[in-house]
Amino acid sequence: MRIQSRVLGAVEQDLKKAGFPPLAWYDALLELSRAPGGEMRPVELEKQMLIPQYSTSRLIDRLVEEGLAARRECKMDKRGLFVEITEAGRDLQKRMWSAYSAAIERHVGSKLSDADAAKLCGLLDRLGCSCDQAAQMSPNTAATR
Amino acid sequence: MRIQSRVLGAVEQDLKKAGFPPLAWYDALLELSRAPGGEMRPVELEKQMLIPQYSTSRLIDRLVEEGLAARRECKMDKRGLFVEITEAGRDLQKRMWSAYSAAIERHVGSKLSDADAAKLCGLLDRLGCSCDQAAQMSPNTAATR
DNA sequence: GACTATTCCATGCAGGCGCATTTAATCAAG
DNA sequence: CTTGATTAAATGCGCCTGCATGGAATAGTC
Repeated sequence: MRIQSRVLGAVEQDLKKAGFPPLAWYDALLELSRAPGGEMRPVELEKQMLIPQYSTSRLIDRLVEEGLAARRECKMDKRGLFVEITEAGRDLQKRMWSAYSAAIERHVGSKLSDADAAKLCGLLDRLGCSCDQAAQMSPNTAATR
Repeated sequence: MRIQSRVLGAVEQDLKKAGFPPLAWYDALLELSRAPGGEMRPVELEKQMLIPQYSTSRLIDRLVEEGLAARRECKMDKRGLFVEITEAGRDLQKRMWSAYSAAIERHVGSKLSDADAAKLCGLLDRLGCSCDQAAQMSPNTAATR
């Protein structure tokens, strides 16, 4: 817990000092930029990022507010919508990656050999294994399933 | 990051379902209960728990509000004060431990042998090593040193 | 076709955090 | 003793989160 908090904090600080928004924005922009057509449903995004539903909704709010993404109507299912990344969004994602990758290298890569990193992954994966799947999702969604 | 979030989330959920307050309260109560006389200065608590200064101040607020701790005057240094754990505080700490230890065993202990746990610790420690010390502290404190 | 259940997304509210600043006491010089 | 710097703790403000709920569209049932 201690180490995770330190490393994540350090990386976020690096990004902030470089004048970039929080990591969550990067994660979302990356997912969107990889999606076919640069657009996806909020539900998809939610599943990819493992964050609760309302959190997705508000993250999209902020991205739209900054002109990094746009909400588009979904004709197949009028409850839903599409989120589409804009050019500005793609651009920011790329620029953030340079700072982000440097931070990762600085705070993680440079401290562990590839073999050690693999060992670490292996050990951590065992912890995640049978963690009941509902627990890390939206409590909302989890409760109703 | 993913695993840490899951495991911590699962443990916190277990505590919450058992009707207990957040983990941070337990950490604070444990520190206090171990301190000589059951009391310590906020600054000490801050260092032990690796959380920022204002966060300590507010955590103490909540503990006091619930009657788990009390603020006592500090005669040597009138800027400061002592936080003293109450009987109710000691009691809660003990009751929480039963739920907390069970959660740890369930989500961590049962999934890793002692040897594996030791390996994991070793690998993680290397990540925390030369992480610049100021970064994980209060930005306030960090900036002025 | 009417009714209920379910899914998708948004939002009001309360609480917590980070940041900056404030207040008050101590320390360090001259 | 006075002045300025430093340290301890608290707090106002804005943002983010979690929880619960709301409204709108769809799917399933008889």
